[in-house]
Amino acid sequence: MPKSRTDLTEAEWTIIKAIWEREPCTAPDIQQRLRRQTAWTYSTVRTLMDRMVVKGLLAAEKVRNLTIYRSAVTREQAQRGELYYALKHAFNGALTPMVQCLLDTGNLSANELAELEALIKAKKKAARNT
Amino acid sequence: MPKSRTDLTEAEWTIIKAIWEREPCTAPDIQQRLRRQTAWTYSTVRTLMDRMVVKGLLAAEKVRNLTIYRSAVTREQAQRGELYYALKHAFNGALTPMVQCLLDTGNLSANELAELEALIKAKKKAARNT
DNA sequence: CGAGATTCTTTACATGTGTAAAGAATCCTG
DNA sequence: CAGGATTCTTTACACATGTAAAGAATCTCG
Repeated sequence: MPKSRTDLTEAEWTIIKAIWEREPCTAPDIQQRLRRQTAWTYSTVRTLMDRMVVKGLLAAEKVRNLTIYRSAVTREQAQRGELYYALKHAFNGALTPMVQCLLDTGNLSANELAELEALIKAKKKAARNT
Repeated sequence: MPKSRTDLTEAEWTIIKAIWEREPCTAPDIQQRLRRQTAWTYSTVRTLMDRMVVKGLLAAEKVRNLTIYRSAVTREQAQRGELYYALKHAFNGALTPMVQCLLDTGNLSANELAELEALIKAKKKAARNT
């Protein structure tokens, strides 16, 4: 069960994705890794990360003069949060229209469609055994 | 094809949904309609709406001392925007995992599942005739 | 026409978000 | 130990967002 309203800004997504890739880590560390993508300075990255700690998105721990960070929400939680947001606001909580929009939007390959079909089949089976 | 990055904040969603329900309309009008939901004052509603005009989310037209508003993006465009945001940030653009998360998240009824299946079937057929 | 009602305009302020400079602290290595 | 390298802390600033008060303009009805 998801617990909390996990809502990330664009910058926060960038940061936390880098962290998920390899954690724990430090701020200079993340700054390095994002250098290409974002050109953010250390200060920027650090500020973002500290704010994310306050929000409970990251956890920080101090070791000597190093601050070690790790994620405090899983990718799944964050994804769910984003999805809920869209679901709630854009679709008034209605799942089917949301999936419909998704289907209309993306250019799905036959493969992907098959995959989705399989997902639904699986879900149906799971539901039956409840 | 969708045109622009249409991204609405929470307050903006509230406003535009009210507008879609009945437009064109005025700011006092919307304020009235939202009174129950939000308790926003006229000033608040008006400010929000004017900012939305600047962003191109609404269109305003002046008639005497009345300002008439109407939506400048369709519900579909806005929905797509929201979905893209989630898709891009939370799922790195990968549709299938997104749908998967959706399925895991919502408590879909058998009916809804069937509906989704039908959607996909339709989509497959459409794809075939392309 | 005049006065209450309606609507608009201007201005404001707190908090959030993106971005970062400057200087302080600490570390490591010769 | 000293000095360059690394990391941290403090402070800042512009723009976005949520929220609204106060006063000006306009309208409408008796």
